[in-house]
Amino acid sequence: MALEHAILVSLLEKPGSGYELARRFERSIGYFWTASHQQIYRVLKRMENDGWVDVRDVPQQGRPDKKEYRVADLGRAALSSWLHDPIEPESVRHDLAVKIRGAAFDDPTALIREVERHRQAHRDRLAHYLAGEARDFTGPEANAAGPQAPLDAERELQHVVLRGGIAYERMMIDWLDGVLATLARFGPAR
Amino acid sequence: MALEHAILVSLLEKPGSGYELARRFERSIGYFWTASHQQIYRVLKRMENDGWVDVRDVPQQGRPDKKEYRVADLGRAALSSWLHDPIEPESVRHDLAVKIRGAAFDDPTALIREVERHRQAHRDRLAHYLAGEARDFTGPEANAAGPQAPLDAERELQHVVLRGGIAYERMMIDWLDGVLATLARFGPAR
DNA sequence: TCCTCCTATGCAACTCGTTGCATAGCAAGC
DNA sequence: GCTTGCTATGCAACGAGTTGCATAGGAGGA
Repeated sequence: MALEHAILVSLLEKPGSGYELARRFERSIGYFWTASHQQIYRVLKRMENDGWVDVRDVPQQGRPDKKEYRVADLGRAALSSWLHDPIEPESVRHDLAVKIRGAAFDDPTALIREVERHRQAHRDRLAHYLAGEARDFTGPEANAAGPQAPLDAERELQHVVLRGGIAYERMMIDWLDGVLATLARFGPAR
Repeated sequence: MALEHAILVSLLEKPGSGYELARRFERSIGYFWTASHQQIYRVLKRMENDGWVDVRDVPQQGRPDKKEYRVADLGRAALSSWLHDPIEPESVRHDLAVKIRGAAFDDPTALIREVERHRQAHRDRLAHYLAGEARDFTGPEANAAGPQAPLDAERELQHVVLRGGIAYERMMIDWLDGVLATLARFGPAR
């Protein structure tokens, strides 16, 4: 289980409310770990009970009050211990691959639209990642501090993770191109 | 939910027992969908109750009897209906990426061994995939039927899915190389 | 003979994740 | 005045997945 740890990392990068966390999980953190707001609230409550995070009520004007969470010492220790614990390479769950193999027992060409849809989703995500990279890491403003600026571990590590996302999306787009080429070959034959 | 559908695909490719399915899920099917034997037995029972699969007791000598499952008409229909249902691009759960971003708040160099371990696991899996590809798809025996052989949808689709696995492992190895290069830069500084 | 390993099937308890629903304040537009 | 939409929090029920344990026959080695 790692949702707790993903939340700890996100709160260390910047304290925030459950709602804000839920939106981050639709964006940056969500690129490699997804979670719904219901799940986040439930886990936050448990983390609060365990003393991993501290809460502070923040009154707001023009919108409902919020509870701002920040990582407590116990939470930092829990994260550190998890970081030093080896984990198994993650298990894969790839619906689309099941569908592709299953298409052999149905009409393969019926999958073409579905695969195209997925390819477009990966293209969109790739464009989104590349825009984020240009904005935060390789753009003119991102380098304002100059090449002599000290290494910032947090930024460097965020960037290398983002590059992983970019490589993943590119790989998927290429692969789905190959899948479409294969599916197309079955079309005329039927 | 797709475990049921992954089982249907596997049983269509070849009927078998729960035990055999569990071993397939450690091999070919398991490359893109994992499941434990407990889960497989439970789901098989439900699929049997729903009439998706038929069972046949097969006495064996020198080992315990087994129950051989094969897909029934209802199961084939269920698979077909699922294939025509659009699914959302799958949500990602990538522990290692969480760890890498979390390392900014701990000792980044402590992650080096962990990342190396994962890289090795991906190298192993890549070697395994490539061996399987040579054996089943690009080796001399695989082409025994000659280039004029009719297109076999099942084989072609299995191959394109395997190529996806190969591309994924190559991408991961390259990315982890990049992660290690980044982590190494923090070493001497501390 | 005992121990371990492999085939083969399964239950029970628990945690994790999803889906559906509920509440409540405020803003903006029709 | 009404509806829609955004912020903000949460419960309840269910389904999916993991972990631990149990059973049982036979093979092979110490």
